[in-house]
Amino acid sequence: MGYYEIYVASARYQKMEPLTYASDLELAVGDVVIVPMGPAQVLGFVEEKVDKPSFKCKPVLRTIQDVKLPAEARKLFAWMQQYYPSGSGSTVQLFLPSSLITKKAETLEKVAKTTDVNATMLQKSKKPTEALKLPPLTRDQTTALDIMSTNKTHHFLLHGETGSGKTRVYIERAKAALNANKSALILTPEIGLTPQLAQSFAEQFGGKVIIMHSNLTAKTRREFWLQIANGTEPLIIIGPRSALFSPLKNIGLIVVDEFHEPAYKQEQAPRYQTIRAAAALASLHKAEIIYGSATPPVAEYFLAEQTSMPIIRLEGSAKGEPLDDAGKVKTDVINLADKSHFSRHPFLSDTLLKAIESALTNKEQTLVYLNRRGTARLVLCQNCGWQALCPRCDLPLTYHGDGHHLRCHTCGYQAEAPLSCPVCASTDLQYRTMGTKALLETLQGFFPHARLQRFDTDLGVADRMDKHYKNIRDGNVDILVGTQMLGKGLDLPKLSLVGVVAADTSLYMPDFTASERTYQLLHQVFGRVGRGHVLKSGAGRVVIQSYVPENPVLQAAINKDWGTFYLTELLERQTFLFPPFCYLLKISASRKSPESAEKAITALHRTLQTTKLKINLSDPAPSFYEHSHDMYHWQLVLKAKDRKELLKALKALPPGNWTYDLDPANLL
DNA sequence: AGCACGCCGACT
DNA sequence: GTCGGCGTGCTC
Repeated sequence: MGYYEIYVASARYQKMEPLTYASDLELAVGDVVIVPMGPAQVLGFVEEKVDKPSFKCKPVLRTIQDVKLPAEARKLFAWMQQYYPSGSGSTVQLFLPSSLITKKAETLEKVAKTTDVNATMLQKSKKPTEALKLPPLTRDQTTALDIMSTNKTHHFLLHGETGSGKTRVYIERAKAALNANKSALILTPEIGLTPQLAQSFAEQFGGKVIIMHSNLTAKTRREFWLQIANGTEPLIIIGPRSALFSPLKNIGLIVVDEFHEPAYKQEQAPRYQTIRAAAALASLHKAEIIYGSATPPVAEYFLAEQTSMPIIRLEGSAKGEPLDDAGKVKTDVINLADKSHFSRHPFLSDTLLKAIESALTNKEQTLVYLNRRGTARLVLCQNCGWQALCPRCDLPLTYHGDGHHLRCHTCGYQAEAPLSCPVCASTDLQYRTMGTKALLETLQGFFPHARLQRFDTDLGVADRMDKHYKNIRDGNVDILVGTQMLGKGLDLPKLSLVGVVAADTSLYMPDFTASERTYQLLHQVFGRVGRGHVLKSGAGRVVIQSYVPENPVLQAAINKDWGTFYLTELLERQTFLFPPFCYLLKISASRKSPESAEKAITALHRTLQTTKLKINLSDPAPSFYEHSHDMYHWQLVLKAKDRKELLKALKALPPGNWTYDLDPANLL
């Protein structure tokens, strides 16, 4: 009888250390097994053979035959454990998909049938022999590829517009990896929204491509996993962040496309950031890594500059013409505080309504962009646009009706809510941003004959998205109404008008990333019109409504002046101490009652105050979403120049039911 | 998931 | 003091 330390794949298992099981069969490091844990049977992998322990062990039930978790994947697991500490059970789940468990015992035959797998996954794509001929490289692409193939470093930031030809650069680098007999891992935020990327790769590489997405059946998922684990030929894997944890052995290239996308942050334990984990994996494999985006995150761009990472700009479109043909897109900014622009509706300006009318007349499409997250309880002067801000963080304060006070949920600052505007003395203060839900019906009321289609995250699943996309592209929808996801890489030839109902809702989110997110979203939304399609009306048009039309973030987005936005935002982050000038750790307590959540976080606050850590500790504050999932949430925010101090803080946490996020994507 | 433990409020 | 409910911790 042998004893083995095994890391189990179960979110229920919260400790860092492996569990010990007994086995009659001799097991090897990396073997994938099924073991009992409490009432359940879970997957696990063998970490180490050990001596018989003093406690009683349960037996290993069986092994998943003929596969191992490769050494590189186990190294990535170890890296994850120390960089994003979390219960090991949830981290193991990333590496061992539950689809590996089948009722029937494994057979060799199944594992060997990999050619069939290729057939099913590439139903529609062309075989490599009839691969589409690629157009000649643009000058920018040639320059980029020259730098990548000759530079001593192996990481690159590819800063280029949608349509500027980033995909082609990825394809050429993937070819180079294949030529070196290595695999390529292409990460995309949400594969359903970027079918073009997957399609381009499939056309070029045919049967070598494995496309992963959330709608795969358990069977296909399992077959892919086994194929990757057992494969000897290099592969090209295209997938979301979870594809990082595939059992790939010999990686030559990792691409993180649209690396600013929030989908790259996993919001459940182990709450990792794909950019960091991908960099760690690339380093383990000595692989090249490319981060691509038109709107790189400020913190990442700064880091790239600091580490002399080559930053490669792709300026023109892939077809050669300049992308920024300002004459093609007419932009109006409407001041929401100026009531003379709103004679027909309080939130739909005369300009926007007129523009929709003319788009309908021309049989062109309109996209009306709402931001559903705009439910912040802010204090906003309806007369002059003044807003209550935190003096310490420069972020909007949120209003708490019970007690009529204002609070910064990032640092805990509190103040009395004003009864009149301190700037213009108007008593016309609004304690909530505009309701957006009714806007769809309102629009239908204004345009009874138009075909409206609502788009939101409920519809966001890839399969349904595809169906709707075709419908929209074919021109069966006149007015599209939706949220964030409408900004994604959709190419809509008949779209001539984009209306942003309230640019401020995302700008005024009480979070340090609000400006950046606003810039990114507006940039994407503006990119929907004037993409070089010939429109009957001759020009694309954008109408933006805002309480602060002169806001530098809005102005930079309108002028596509990323450089100015970057410098302004970087200075703001430096002044109020946010990344990249510090590391963040958010610790929260979720309880059944607000009182017990506050009590728990206050107790934690006191404990952390007694430590000698070099951290900046916020006051206890309710989380922005203080009541969700039938729980109440309070939080603390820790800032540190040295990330190690935050890791120490995590180690020093007293026992208790905490959730925490190291390097959080936001502090909401 | 499902059971054990312990904290706290309500009652004798 | 003691009972019991509920929130929280644990699973080799």
